[in-house]
Amino acid sequence: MRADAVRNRERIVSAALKLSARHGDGVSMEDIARSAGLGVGTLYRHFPDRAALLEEIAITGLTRMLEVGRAAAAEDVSRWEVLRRLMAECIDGPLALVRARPERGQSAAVRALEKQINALLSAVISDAQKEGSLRDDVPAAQVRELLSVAVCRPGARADDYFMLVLFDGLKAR
Amino acid sequence: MRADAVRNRERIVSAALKLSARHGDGVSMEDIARSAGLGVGTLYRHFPDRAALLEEIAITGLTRMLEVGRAAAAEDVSRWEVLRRLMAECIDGPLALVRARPERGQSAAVRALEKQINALLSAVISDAQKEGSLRDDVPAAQVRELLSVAVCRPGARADDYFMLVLFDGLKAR
Amino acid sequence: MRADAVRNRERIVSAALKLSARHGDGVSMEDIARSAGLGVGTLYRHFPDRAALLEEIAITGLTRMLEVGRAAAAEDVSRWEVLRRLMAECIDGPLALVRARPERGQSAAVRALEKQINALLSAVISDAQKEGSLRDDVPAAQVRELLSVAVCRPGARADDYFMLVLFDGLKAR
Amino acid sequence: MRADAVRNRERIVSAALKLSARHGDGVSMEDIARSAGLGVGTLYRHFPDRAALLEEIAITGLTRMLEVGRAAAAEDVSRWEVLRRLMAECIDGPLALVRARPERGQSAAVRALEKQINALLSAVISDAQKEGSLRDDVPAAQVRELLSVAVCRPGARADDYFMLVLFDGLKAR
DNA sequence: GATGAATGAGGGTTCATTCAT
DNA sequence: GATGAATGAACCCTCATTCAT
Repeated sequence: MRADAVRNRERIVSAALKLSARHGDGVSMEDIARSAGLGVGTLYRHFPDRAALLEEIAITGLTRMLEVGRAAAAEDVSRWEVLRRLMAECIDGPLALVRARPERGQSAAVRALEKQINALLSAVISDAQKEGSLRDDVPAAQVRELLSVAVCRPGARADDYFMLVLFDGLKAR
Repeated sequence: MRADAVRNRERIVSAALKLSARHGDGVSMEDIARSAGLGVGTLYRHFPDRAALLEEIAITGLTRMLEVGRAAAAEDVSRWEVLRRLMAECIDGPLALVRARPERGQSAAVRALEKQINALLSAVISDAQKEGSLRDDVPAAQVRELLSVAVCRPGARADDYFMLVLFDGLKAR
Repeated sequence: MRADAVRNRERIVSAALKLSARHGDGVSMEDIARSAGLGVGTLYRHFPDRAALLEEIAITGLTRMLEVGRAAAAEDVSRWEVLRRLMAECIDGPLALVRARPERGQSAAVRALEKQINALLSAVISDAQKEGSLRDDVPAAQVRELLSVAVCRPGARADDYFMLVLFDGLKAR
Repeated sequence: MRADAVRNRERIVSAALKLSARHGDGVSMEDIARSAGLGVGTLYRHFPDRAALLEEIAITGLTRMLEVGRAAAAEDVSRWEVLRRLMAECIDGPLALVRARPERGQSAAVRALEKQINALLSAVISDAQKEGSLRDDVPAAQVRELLSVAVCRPGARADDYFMLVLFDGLKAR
């Protein structure tokens, strides 16, 4: 792949991220192209259609999340600590990209990534319950959903009051 | 206003609520009109444009919320209890209507309602902190935001695990 | 249906006929609309998409052809004469509309009409062969194809030299 | 011209012929280039634009037709026979290439070739009428047009029923 | 000279809004 | 006042053509 093509692809993804973060998923291809300093045709050379571009954004963010999550899970600390770091790093990192994206009817690739992320999270959660740090009167799946909300709310930051209150509420008594 | 005009207006709002709840904000004016059993022209006689109709929905929901909130606040129970009831009743009641609606660039009317709701909530929150039931290391404004997230997440229910954990996290130690 | 809507529908069909006759099937919806003195939206109110409009043209022409054909076949003259009249009337009449239209992938309605026309023609042809006026060393299906070419060539007229030579070639010896 | 340039040019023409025969005139430049195993850029080095490439195809076919026609006309047989051979060889040969190609707005080169072909044909036709084999109640120009239709219809073959009937119709009484 | 990435006008289609009936 | 037909700007996408690599 040619150097300029690579650069343009990155510009497109980055413009799409910025605009869809700012104005929602309804951004027009025209606008994305203009914001990337390119013609529409170039967008379509890199992504067969609108859905493919949106998917790319999701995949980029989710892949990065999975890496961050696995790195956190591999550390030699309590599972409670893993959960905190994982949330913190995702919020400030890759999730900034995909936050609040509607998850409907997405591709197999995206669904597969989400499955892996869910599996990882479920493991950490139930281990944390076993070690006695995380309250166990809330099913693991519910904890996952709840963290997902925490992490996806607009303007989320790892050290804001929401996270403070939530983690206090999650501590085992 | 003639009786049939009133009835038509209600039909429109109710159709708009139903459709936008089911299919998101992207519903077409045509569809709303058809679902209300009217022509588009009639719809436009009642609402000058799409934004006005969407605003009406928001106003309907928010007004109802304010009423519910004031009723709860007037009861003779602890402020902690007021907070719980208020959340519960809003979630299962009027908020079902406006949940997750994009809040951008809204009208003065909507902003005024939100201001009143915020004022009410702020009062209840700081009273609850004074009575010693609500933790006071979180600023009232932050508690408000946090409750707002709790209440607006898709699929929220008053008695789900999210609310359980959140209120546990909010209790004063 | 409102009077003006009917008039506009006719304008559209007539503009589409004129333009697609002149410039081939590639005419743009925009051009058709402009030529009809209407906006594109109006086209789409009357015909769900391009294919539907093109189909309408075909159906209009073919239906008319079938009527003409049946009228000719019902007359009390030799089958040879029927064949001549049928060709003549179609060429100067409805076929002027659909001439040279590509017949690929068309709708069930169009295919049904074509089937009926073919059936009618096949009957007349084989009867003409039985009565001894039409040469019978050419299979009926071939005669049909050959008449179809004769009739669809651009600029065809019922009394031109092509028809003269062709019918002389078709006479039984 | 370098050897590889010649080879590339031929590849392009041949790919264009194959694709436009198979999928009609709507083939994209990209597809032609790919089918020729070249980049679009190379295609545009050889032909300034789409029209030039299409013209090349026409010229290739018409030139070949003229050669075939002249060869037939030079043979020492009756002019009737010449006419038959000429048609037969063109149909099964070069005309397969240009059949049904839209003849509008074509270049001087193409028009010149068509003129020469017409002249040749006119001569053969009027000679055949003089020798008494071809009916002479049809003007030469009309015979030419009629043969042109015969020869250009889609799916034409030199020995099909259409040709049989047509030549029977053209015989002098 | 070859390549294929970039361009942007143009085509089909939708839908908020206006206006004749 | 109600209706729904008409409008046209805006959207997604394609493809002939140009130009940097």
